[in-house]
Amino acid sequence: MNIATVVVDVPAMNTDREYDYLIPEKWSGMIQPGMRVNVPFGPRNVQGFVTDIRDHSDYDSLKAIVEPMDILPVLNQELLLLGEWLTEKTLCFKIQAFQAMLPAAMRAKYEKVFIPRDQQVLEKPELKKIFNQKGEIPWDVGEKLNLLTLLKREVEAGALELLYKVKSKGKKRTVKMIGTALTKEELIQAEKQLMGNSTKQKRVLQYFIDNGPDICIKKQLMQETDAGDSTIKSLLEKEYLFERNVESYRDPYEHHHFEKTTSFPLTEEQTNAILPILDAIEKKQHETFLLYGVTGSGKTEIYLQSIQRVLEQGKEAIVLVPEISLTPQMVRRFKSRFGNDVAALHSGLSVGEKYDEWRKILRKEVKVVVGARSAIFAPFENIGIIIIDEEHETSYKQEENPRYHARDVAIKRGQFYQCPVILGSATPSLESFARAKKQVFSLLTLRKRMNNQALPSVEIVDMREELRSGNRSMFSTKLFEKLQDRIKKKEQTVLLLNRRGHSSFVMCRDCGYVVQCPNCDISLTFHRYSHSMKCHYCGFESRVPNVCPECQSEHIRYFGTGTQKVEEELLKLLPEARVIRMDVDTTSRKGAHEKLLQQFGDGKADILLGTQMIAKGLDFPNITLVGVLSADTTLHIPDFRSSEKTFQLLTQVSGRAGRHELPGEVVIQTYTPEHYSIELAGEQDYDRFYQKEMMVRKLGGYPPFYYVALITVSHDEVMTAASVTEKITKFIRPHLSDKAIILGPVASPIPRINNRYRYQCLIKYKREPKLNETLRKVMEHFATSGKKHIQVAIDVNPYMMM
DNA sequence: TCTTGCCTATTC
DNA sequence: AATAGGCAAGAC
Repeated sequence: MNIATVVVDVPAMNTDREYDYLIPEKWSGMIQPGMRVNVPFGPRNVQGFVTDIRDHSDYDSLKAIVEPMDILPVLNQELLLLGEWLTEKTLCFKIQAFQAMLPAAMRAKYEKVFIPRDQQVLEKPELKKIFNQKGEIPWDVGEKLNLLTLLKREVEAGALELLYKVKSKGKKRTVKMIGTALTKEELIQAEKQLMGNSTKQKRVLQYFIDNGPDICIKKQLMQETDAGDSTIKSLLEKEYLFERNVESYRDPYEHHHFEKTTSFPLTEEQTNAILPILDAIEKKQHETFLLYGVTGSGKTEIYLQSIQRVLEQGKEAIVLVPEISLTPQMVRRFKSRFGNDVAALHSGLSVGEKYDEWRKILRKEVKVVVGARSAIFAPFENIGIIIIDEEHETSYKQEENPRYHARDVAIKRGQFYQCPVILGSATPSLESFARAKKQVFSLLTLRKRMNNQALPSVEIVDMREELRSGNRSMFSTKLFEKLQDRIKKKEQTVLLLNRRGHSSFVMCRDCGYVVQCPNCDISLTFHRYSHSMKCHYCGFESRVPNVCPECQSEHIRYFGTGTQKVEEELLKLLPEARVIRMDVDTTSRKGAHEKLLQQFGDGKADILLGTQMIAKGLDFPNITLVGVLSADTTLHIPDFRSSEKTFQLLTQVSGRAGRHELPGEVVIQTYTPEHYSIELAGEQDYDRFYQKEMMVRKLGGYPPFYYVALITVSHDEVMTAASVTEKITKFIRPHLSDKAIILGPVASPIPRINNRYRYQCLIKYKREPKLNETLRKVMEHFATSGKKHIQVAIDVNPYMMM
């Protein structure tokens, strides 16, 4: 058993397999599957994952592992298996699947440096200046100074050596602790022996005499005894005290205080819903539940009490929340109920903080994880429940490799641990609801709000009418009147600016010219903050032109309604209103999001104005009005899910109003009031929306009636991109049944990104056992062989059709 | 004859 | 992904 199979950190088609390595004597028995190792690969060293330990290899000139990068496995047996499954299902590389399961801090960093072979090189005049303090020359320094040929020659001459370093980015933070090994009596003795003028040292020793020999944090000790660094140092030298580095965690919730809460009594509906879940927990049975409950129906309390039961069994729980930094209220609820048993993993944390939270999970110091998408890979080994809140959210689908959906991973893990999976939503995805109707999932329904408060009344305002009657502002008469009314009554309003897919662009008023990105076929987005235009796909940036490049007109300016513009108009029309604006600009700073919400919750503003990010999770008693400024912007993006997304967004945001004693009202402004997704969102009628949308999907041949796989090919030249896509289409056809529909090749909705032309091919199918195998072959064939620079991206069950 | 660029195979 | 080796076209 001295051979390890290793998946190396080289994401490419031809290296997507296991390589065998010898385990050096000194680490035999210590190296285990799931550990990261540093291995030689070709001429360099890379990071790799040990997948298995064997006693024999078919390959006879094995290299040895350089060193292990972990003391204990970072992936357990189940996660290794899960990685294999991910690789197969999402058609990614093995290494990508493993990387996705770990925090970013654990991705290896590579460094190349030239080191001297002998001391004489250090004196060479042409090199002398560029050696750094460590006596090394980093590769990129050599590159910058154009000295690579010279340096390489020195390597060949044997004067220098090129060293490949593999570094783990994750740094554990430590604190210095001070303690004493002496007994109380010995300490008193020691104190007497000190010189009379060493008052500070005496005080420190006195501290230990008073508080016992306990170890304490150096910083605190210094503060409490008013001692300096040198005082402690001399005591250490006299060996009265000892110093030790102890690993510490960065605690993102350090300054928060969580009021302990206990279970609330459940309503009858909630009790009916929780019983089947508790039953599955009790029976240790896997079952997927779809918890369909209107906004404010108390889904969270069901989650909390289910988790409670799981914890009583000594098991662990994973809770997924969409982009958790957006719902600090949610984390607070879990921390309040389960205290220090909770780890939170979300995008608001720094890389280091995420790493710390993750290590708490690995060491079983917590029992509950609340996190965004990637938290589904939490390295627990005894999972008792997995909960996905707002299961319809598209952020659960990863848009890079591995292109997984957290829902699928959750069910896979739930099967492994024989535990229930709960998908909660007020507006379930059509896929999930259809599965519930077919009894693949068990449907649990909450129709009433917790306090029996009625759902808010919704009014839809036709903005075309407003325009006809001469109102050219962005607020309809109705919305404006209600806004004034709320301010008078000191109640709060939430205003949603729906602007996904409709960001501000720069257009000439005279000739209609819109400024496009030179590298991509998409218009540039206007950024007021820097007064520049940016491309969201390739990063291109340029100044706003003063005259139109087409017709030289000076009437060129930005269009599209941004939150700033709405804010300006609000302040003009309602100068007494206090407005909090939430968008990318105001929430980019760490913790800004939470702070703004806190301010709003404390009643420091009358109006909360924002984009999509305010639609979820807000729960403030004083909100009695919700206004949607333009409901239909999401409707016009080329995506078969656009109606569903519009309906969900409108329903979610409407649910923010009147959650407590005060009744709520909602005003939805739109240019297409007759569209069913807007009309039915107005009636808060999910069931009718479901039926209507299912008809549309059936006619169009879209999910949940068909599965979809999307192949996107890109290349520098249009012709190559088109012809390769054509070839792929022809290649796939004979491998699939007659029932599969292959659409394409067609140009992608964004035909060019970063000067690469994009063509795509869409496969619709119901049951194709050989599909994944065929798609693998496509990758092997077309992504590598000969034709360079061809990129083939395959997305099974895509959420972004662009 | 010696460089350069480009393609291909290889990496345990 | 990164490299070495092979080959052919250009530089002197």
